[in-house]
Amino acid sequence: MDLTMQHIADMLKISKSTVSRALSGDRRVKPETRDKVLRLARELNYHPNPLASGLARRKSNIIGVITPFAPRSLSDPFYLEFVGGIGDYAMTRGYSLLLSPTYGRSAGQDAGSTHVEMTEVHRVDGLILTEPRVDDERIEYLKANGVPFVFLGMPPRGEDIPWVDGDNVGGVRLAIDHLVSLGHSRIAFIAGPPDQTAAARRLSGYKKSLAANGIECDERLIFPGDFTEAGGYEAGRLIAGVFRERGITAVFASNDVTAIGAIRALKEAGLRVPEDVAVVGFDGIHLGHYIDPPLTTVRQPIYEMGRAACRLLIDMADKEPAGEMHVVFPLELVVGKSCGAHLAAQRYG
Amino acid sequence: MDLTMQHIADMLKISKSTVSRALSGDRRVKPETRDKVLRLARELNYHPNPLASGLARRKSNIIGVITPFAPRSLSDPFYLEFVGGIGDYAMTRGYSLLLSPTYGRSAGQDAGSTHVEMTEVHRVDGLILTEPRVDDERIEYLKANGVPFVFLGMPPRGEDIPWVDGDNVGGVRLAIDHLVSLGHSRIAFIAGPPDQTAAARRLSGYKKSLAANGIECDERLIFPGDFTEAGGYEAGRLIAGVFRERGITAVFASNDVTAIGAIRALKEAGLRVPEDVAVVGFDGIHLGHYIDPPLTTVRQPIYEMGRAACRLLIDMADKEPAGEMHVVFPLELVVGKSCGAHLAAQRYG
DNA sequence: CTGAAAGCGCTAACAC
DNA sequence: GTGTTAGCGCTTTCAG
Repeated sequence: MDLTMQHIADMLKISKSTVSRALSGDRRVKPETRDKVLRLARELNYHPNPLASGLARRKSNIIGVITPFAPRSLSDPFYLEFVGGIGDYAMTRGYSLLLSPTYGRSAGQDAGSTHVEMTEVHRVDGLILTEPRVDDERIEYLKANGVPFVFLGMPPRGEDIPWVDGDNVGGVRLAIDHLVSLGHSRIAFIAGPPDQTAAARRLSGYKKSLAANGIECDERLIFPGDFTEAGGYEAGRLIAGVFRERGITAVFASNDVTAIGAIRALKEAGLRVPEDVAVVGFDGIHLGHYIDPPLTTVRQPIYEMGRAACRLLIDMADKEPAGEMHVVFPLELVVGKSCGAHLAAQRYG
Repeated sequence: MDLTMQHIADMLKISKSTVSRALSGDRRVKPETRDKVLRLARELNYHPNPLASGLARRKSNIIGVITPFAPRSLSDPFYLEFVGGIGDYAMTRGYSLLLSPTYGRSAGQDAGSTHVEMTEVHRVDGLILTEPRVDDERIEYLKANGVPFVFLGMPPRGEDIPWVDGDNVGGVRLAIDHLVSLGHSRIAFIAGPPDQTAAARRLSGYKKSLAANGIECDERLIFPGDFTEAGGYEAGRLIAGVFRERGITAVFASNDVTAIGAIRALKEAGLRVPEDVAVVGFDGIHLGHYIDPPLTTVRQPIYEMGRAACRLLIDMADKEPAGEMHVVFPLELVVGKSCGAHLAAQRYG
């Protein structure tokens, strides 16, 4: 544990600097000496002290990840998978992860300031942020302080801001087209929090998809939600209440946990899913497979999105030649049973 | 960002050392100067550089958390909640978290050596380990290297090893007693991986509970599992196959994801849960509420266990007066619908 | 109670 | 190519 670079240098009768260079892959060192150093280091199982190196280079090799506070937090499986992707990739580039606290603070208290704490006290080399808000003040702060950052989700006016995102509009289109192809035209929509760009974009995808299918949008079929199970349950109850009156035959929920809550409410109200009402979600979390009926949803490649966000960020932090600043992932319809496609197949098959 | 201790010292016309002492709460500094320093630091929003401080103190203020590789990994909601508890507590004591990669490596490759990497390259100040194995070689290594560590789950010969755990035997007892009180006596058991101590202990709890209820243990009612949903599904199929022949009326699964898999298989085989067969799980993960029927289970206070493990570890790392080395959490039966208690209540109520 | 000085282990000019 | 020399920003003896 207290083997230092100096020891390696002494044993090889060369200077510390050369060892440092060899270890960091500096092109200037003679291949011969480089090999000697590498061999000895490996033999002695030597690893440079990241604190010392960080201090000298003004770099912590830590990246911060800010997930939402309550109500939606790390307990949404979506973020779990996302963070997994980030962490795995970070590790391969020699970075480690600092996560924001999850349950510890409540929504109001101190929220908003996590990014400040991470940059000022923990000195992270970069930040991955989620849920860009319509007027996200964090962007100003980070830009002003020169902290590299990447968003999960395209922020408003996001041209000069790096982000990764799923193709929300296209994804919703897949879902709506599918429902239409099953004969539905009275499709309710459960929205997400209106100040979140992903929610806004899914709503706009809904409207566009209806239009593309020649269906008129009935605003009374749009119900509020907040991306949580509880919110979905609430919306489900509302929908159950006006189900007949408004002629609803299908529900599209803006994310999977919302869909799960809605299904629970619909079933409690005595409606059968999918026989009486079809339901489709969005995200493709694992949990969707286990519920009854298994959820039909639009799958986002969440793990890959985490990797991509992390790659973008580390490229910026390491000042690698910048590639594209934005990555859009194509989405995919996953047909379970909640949409009733299997019933239709039976009938026609 | 490049405000240093020296600046504070200069502004106050005192020495760097005094500032350092004041900030770290050294008793020797005069309350007056201490207040001056604290006030100025707060006003300037100064935070000591953790890298520099770590370098000088030979301390990273990072703790490592090692969760299992595939098949059971961070995607088990159990670990998510556990890590949340650790992280939140760590933050309050000024530590941050380094997580082990989740999907990146497969089970065999490089497994086992994460603890080495974390101590030798990342220089963590301590480690939280999960799933102690019956002959856990990691213990030797960590002891030999003087790295503080805490286990989630009581390791074999765990007297001198710090750990936190749920009361596995007592927890299983709650479940079995409950099933017996509902009239069951032919209760199948789906085990966990035999080399994991938690699995072993739950099995022994099963046997003891049967004995305590005067029921003879039929080894043919014990089915293998591996703490995963897939393993539970497999076991569920086996059980469905011999259901009548062996007179099974209830199933106890060694954890919740196993129970969820088993329920899926039982339903597919045309059995009704809980009417034909009651099912009880173990852990109390959130997911259990959402499945159909909602799972009856033994709840472990997972988040609290994470906090406790972290507290133990940081006390060791900071050389605080050692309190108890072992924390056992009482467990609690959560009655959902998968055990059929609501049906019994209806009948008798 | 406070200050001076010597590191902690590594990196990065700057020489040669 | 390699060595020398200063630091990076903080902690911690050791004096006083």
